[in-house]
Amino acid sequence: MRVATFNINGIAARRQRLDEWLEAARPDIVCLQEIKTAAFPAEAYEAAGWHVLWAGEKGFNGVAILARHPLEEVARELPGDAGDRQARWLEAKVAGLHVACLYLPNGNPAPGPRFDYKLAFMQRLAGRARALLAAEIPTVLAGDWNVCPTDADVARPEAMAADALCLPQAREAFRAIVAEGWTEAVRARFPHETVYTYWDYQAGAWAKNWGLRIDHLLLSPAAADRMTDAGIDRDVRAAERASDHVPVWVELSSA
DNA sequence: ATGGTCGGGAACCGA
Repeated sequence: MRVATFNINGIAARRQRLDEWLEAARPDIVCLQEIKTAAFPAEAYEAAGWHVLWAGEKGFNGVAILARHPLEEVARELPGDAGDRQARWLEAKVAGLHVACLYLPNGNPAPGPRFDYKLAFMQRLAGRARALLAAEIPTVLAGDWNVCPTDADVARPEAMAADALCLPQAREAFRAIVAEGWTEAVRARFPHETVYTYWDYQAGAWAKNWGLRIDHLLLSPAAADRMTDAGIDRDVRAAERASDHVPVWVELSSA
């Protein structure tokens, strides 16, 4: 069972690239971020054999889960702030797995209200993650975390030191969540290699390999026990009209 | 060199 996360940066603009990747990579469950629409083409994906759960808003944010097996919706909002209307969270049960699809706030500029919102969101996420661990169900937290965990995960740490993706408070909040008992799949698979999941559109970042690792899959112990492989589909970034993120995936053996 | 380039959606904001 292959579970992937892919920030597509707009479903309207990315439809062809996404469909090509789905055909080539054949994931079983896909968590999408930044669909950037209040009208996700769920019917088209259902016609292609996918089960679809999505939450969107016009122009910004938005998340979706595509699954080859039936999806049972668990949640469309991250608990802890009833006033938060941003479409950044989905949870579903799929084929015995509990999957959360998240689009964590970017947080720039920092300091400021956007960074405060990011940290508050991470505190809410920490609480939900703790509850999911306590349930002892195989669980995957998949998404664009907008956190670069260490300086080994950024090509130009000095240039990014004051960025909300790299600031100590964001890194510490991420570390604290992982430390509760999650396995960070890509870093477990590549303990020492330099691997990125995002390259900015600006300044020729892709050509210079000025990347960041900000898309993560966190596995609960029961899910981590089943991990046989993980990877980053880096070549996706080289296509015309590519997203600035690439798909990241984990392979889990059958239960 | 405080820039650069995308997506969404129709002037700028967000990333």
